[in-house]
Amino acid sequence: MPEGHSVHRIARQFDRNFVRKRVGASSPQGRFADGAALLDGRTVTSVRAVGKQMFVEFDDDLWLRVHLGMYGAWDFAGDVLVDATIASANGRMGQTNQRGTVVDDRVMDAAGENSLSSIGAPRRARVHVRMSEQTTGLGGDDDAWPPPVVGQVRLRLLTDEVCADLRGPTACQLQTPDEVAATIAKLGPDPLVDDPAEAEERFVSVVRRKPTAIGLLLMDQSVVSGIGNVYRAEMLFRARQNPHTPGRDVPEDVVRELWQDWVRLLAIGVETGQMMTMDDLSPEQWRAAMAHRDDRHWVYHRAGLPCRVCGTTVVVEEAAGRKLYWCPRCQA
DNA sequence: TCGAGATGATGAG
DNA sequence: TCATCCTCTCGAT
Repeated sequence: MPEGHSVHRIARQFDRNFVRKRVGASSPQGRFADGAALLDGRTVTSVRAVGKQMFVEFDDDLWLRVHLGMYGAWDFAGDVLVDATIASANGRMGQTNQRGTVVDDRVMDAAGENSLSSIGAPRRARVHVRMSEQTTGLGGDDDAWPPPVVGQVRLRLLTDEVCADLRGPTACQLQTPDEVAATIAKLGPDPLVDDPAEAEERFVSVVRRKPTAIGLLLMDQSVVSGIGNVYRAEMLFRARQNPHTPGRDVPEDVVRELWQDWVRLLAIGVETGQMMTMDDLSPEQWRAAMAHRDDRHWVYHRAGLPCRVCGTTVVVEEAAGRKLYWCPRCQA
């Protein structure tokens, strides 16, 4: 279920915890046994995220491509080095290189009871694993290392300190550098990867050529990378744009506005780990939004509820097999 | 205990 | 357009 922001955050986690480390690789579930055997004992040399895909480079030009799809998630456990921006976004930890934990994409109190860190599809922390002495003082004989395997783990990557478990990905495969390049070449621009000005022009020119509805184009990863169903609905509402308008009929300034909004929302998403799409929330509203997933959005997941702006009932319809939420009045 | 549903993508027809 | 794959959570029973 993760959209682009999650994948960039996962890449950061990998960058901090796995790059330049020799890893043990296994496939407890068995479905990636051959691939894991090839990765086992190699050193991670780099990580990059493009849209919803993540590429991990190992020595000898071997790459791992992972796409989480709707259900996939990475669970980090152990003595996890947390990105400073991830930590400070939550306000509980502020130093760089701090070790702590992330649960359901939120930084938990370092002395929290669970040290499972999950980014991707929402997950509840399920197991207790080793925690570092400096964060808990609880390190003892009870802490199993490596952590026990729970559920269907496609791929486990393990260093002396950190364990990353991959579950339910749509894609998990090894690639050559040429294959990685070919995969990336098929993807539309990603604001965090491509040159900003060029990326905007590329997006605008593609959208304004297409007869396809703008609501579908935003979900097309060859048009723009990283947008999923939540951001799609929210961006169209923020632009007061009817999702059914063909791309070529959407005024150029609106198309540019959509791109610039995506740049903003992606940056917020990567920093906070939340798909926060409502501007100017009061501290009280912010807390409510954090507590209740459905309070975070203008229209997403609000079918049958009154539009926050005009009071008209928000509608939901199927568009290319996905649910599309929008306000028929604001987005007329 | 069961089944629906979920922030995706792909391949066949 | 439809079926299929992937895994887990939550609400209904």
